Amino acid sequence: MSDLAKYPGFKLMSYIRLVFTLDLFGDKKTGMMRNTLRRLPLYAQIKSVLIRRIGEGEWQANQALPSEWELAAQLDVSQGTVRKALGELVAQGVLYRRQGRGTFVAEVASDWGAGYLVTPGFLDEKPDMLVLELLGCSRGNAPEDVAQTLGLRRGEAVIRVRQLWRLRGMAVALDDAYLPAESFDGLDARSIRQCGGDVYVTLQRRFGVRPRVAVEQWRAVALSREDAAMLGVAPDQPTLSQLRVSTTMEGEPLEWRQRVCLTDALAYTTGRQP
Amino acid sequence: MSDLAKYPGFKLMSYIRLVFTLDLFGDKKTGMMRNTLRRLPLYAQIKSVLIRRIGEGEWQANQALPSEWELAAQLDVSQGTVRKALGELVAQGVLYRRQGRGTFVAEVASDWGAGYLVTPGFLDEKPDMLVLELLGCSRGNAPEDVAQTLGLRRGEAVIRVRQLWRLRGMAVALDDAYLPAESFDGLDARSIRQCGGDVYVTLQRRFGVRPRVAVEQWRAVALSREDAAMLGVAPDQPTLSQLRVSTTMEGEPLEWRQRVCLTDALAYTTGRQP
DNA sequence: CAGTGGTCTAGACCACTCG
DNA sequence: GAGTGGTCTAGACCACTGA
Repeated sequence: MSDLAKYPGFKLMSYIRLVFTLDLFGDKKTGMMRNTLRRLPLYAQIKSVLIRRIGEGEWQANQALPSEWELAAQLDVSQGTVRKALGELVAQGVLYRRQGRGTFVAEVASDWGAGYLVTPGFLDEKPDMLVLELLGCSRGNAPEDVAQTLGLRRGEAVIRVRQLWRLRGMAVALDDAYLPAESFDGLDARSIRQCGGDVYVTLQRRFGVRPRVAVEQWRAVALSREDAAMLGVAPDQPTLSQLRVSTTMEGEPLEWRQRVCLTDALAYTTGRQP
Repeated sequence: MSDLAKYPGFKLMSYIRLVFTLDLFGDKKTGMMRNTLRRLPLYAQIKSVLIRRIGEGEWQANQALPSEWELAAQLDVSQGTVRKALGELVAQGVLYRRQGRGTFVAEVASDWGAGYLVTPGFLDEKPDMLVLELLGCSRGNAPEDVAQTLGLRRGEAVIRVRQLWRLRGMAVALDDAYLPAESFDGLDARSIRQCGGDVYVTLQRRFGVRPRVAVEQWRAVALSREDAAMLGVAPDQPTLSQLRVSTTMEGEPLEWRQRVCLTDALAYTTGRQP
């Protein structure tokens, strides 16, 4: 127990325990909370600590975390409490577990997000790989609706990213994403390109942030002339339009993203992963 | 303990315990499974029993289940195991819990499913109520793709339900649903109309089945002439098309449903419930 | 105040994986 | 065989609800 300090994250944890558990709020051994002020349950505190340590790069994607018992000893809680925290992180897609092997950090989701493109009406089809192409990354001022959604002042600086998705060589979707410039200073075309053109991967690697899709809106629209030209189709073609807002794991707005997707020969499928 | 038999579902449970736990597979007290044949974990068996008892109408919507300790005594397992089963049923939307009050049966989802219709770009808008109108219910033969998805033989008997959704009086969506006729013998226009025109509510009340959305496919299409006439719009209008397949809680295909939804002034929103 | 769900602990044993 | 996650039990105490 005396070598706790050698573990990264110990300081944070001991701070939390000191302030929120031992001194002010109660005695973890019995679960007592002597104060009427709320504190986060232990397992929720552990979730935060693990998310932070993952963000700091302590464990890379597909690397194993310490075992439940090891973590319990590090954090000075019972194995059952660690288990509950890990279980919620698995449910959130941050971790995955393999019986007999260990608990691993999940790959960060790509910009594509959940869902896949298959032939309409076919539900068990294995989807083809999407290829991502970064069209551009620029700084600008937040449009009205973007600013409101991201909680920015009107016209505040944002980073705008444009991307094109190809399936078997054909352009199938066009993305237009906005992020608050203040929070992501080094986010530019070069850094995104180093991460395969993928913003979410870049956010994870460079800023330790794991985006999380909060809301999606679906509409059928007629393509704008520019978008139609970019996708190489007639401008009157009915097109699937998706608006997505992503947040941090803690729920702060992170990204506003508009996608148009050609669905004359494809269907955007959500739910069961094949 | 001796009055276990007065509880509905006892027979099933004792059968399960007899066959799967005590005699063949091990000793629940220690969690041992002496046989290499798999058995379901206790908490999963309890989930099945509870789903069945809910389906049989033992507890109606918004009624409280017995307490965790009461259920544990009934089923002869520990409170923690009951808790795990209840927790998963909450996650699946079958139950909800209120601290200090109890565990309650959730309302069965309506045919509309998840998601709501709001003004495009507005994410926190309170959605207006949708009004459902049953257009018709008829028997017929399964179209090729429906039969394949529902696991029926080609041309096997199906029940077809047509519904119209209105928002502030305006027709906004049109549904076309197919269910296997063999499984739902009394399902007709009259019985559906008794349940407000809602198929899922009817399935719950009359057949004890709680549908569960398994997959959704999204496309933008041009409306067919008939659908356009039904919705009162021009036939070339871009329209959101949704294909949905629902299953039972156990995963057997239940329903194939095609929906067209007008999204020129509305957006189909999924994710965060307001 | 009694009853309910929510959290936390401790200990046991199982099934699975890998060297 | 050692180490991992998965299941199950038992017991304690908390926060919340409603009579």
